[in-house]
Amino acid sequence: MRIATWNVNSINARLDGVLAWFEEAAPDVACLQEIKCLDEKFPAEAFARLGYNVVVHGQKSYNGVALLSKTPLEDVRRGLPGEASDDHSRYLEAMVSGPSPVRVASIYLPNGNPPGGEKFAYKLRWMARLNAHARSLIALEEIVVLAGDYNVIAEPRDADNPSSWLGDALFQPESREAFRALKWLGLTDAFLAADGAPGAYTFWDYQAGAWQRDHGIRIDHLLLSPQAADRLAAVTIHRDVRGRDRPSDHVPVVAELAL
DNA sequence: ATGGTAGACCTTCTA
Repeated sequence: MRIATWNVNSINARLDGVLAWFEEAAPDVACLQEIKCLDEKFPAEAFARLGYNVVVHGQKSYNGVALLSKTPLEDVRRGLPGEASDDHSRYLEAMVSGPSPVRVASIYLPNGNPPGGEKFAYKLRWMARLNAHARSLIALEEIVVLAGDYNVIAEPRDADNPSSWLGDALFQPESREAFRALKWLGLTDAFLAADGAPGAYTFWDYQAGAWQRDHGIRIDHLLLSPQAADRLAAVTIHRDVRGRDRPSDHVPVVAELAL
C-alpha cells in the first residue's frame, strides 16, 4: 500500500497538477494539507472520478486538510482534542478499510513564526496535544501513519543551510525537542528508517530562488507506529514535482507499506 | 543589505 503526504498550498489553485500527479503516482491513500478552502469548495468529484473516497476538514482561506483513499474511510476524527477554542483545521484522521486496516492522519502543524510570539506558543501547545493523542493511538497497537507538514526541521542534516534557519520557528530548540518527544513515544520517521540520505528535501521557498539553489528543508514526514514500521518497504520523495508549472512549495512524499 | 514569491481575497494575513 502506497501512502502519500503532500502540502498542496491551495487545492483549487493546484488542481490540474495535483490530478496529473495522482494519475501517474496512483497512491492508495493520500494526506493533503493547506487545501485553503471550505469543505464544500473541495473538488471531491474530480478525485472520485479517479476512484478515491474523500474526507475533508477545511476552512476558509487558510489551513485545511483532506484524506483520500481507494477504499472507504471509516471512524473519522476532525481536529485534535485538548483545546476547545482552537478553530484551525489542521488534523484529520480516519481508518482506511481493507484486509489490514490502517489508521491514517493528515497533519498540518502550525508554522509558529515568529519565535517568542503567540503563534509560537500555539505551535508548542499544538505539538503537546498531538503528543498526547499520538500516545493514545500507539496504545491501540494498530498500524498507524501520522503524515503531514510538521513544520519542524528535526536535525541540521534536514536543511541545505541550517544556519539560515537558526532564527526560525521551524528550527527552534523547543520545536525540535517536541518533535523528538513524538519519536520517543515510539514513532518512527519513515524516511530515515528507509535509509533516506542527507540532502533530500520536501520544501523549497518560492522566494530568493530557493529551488534553483536547492535551498531546501525536509519538514514533511510520515511517522509510523511500531506496527506500521514493521511493514515499511520504501519511501520516495517526488522532488521533480517542485520543478513543474505553478508548483506547490512542497512536494509529495510516498511511503510503501507491505500489507 | 532584513530583500524575495505565492494564495486567498479586499487590504492584509499567512507562509
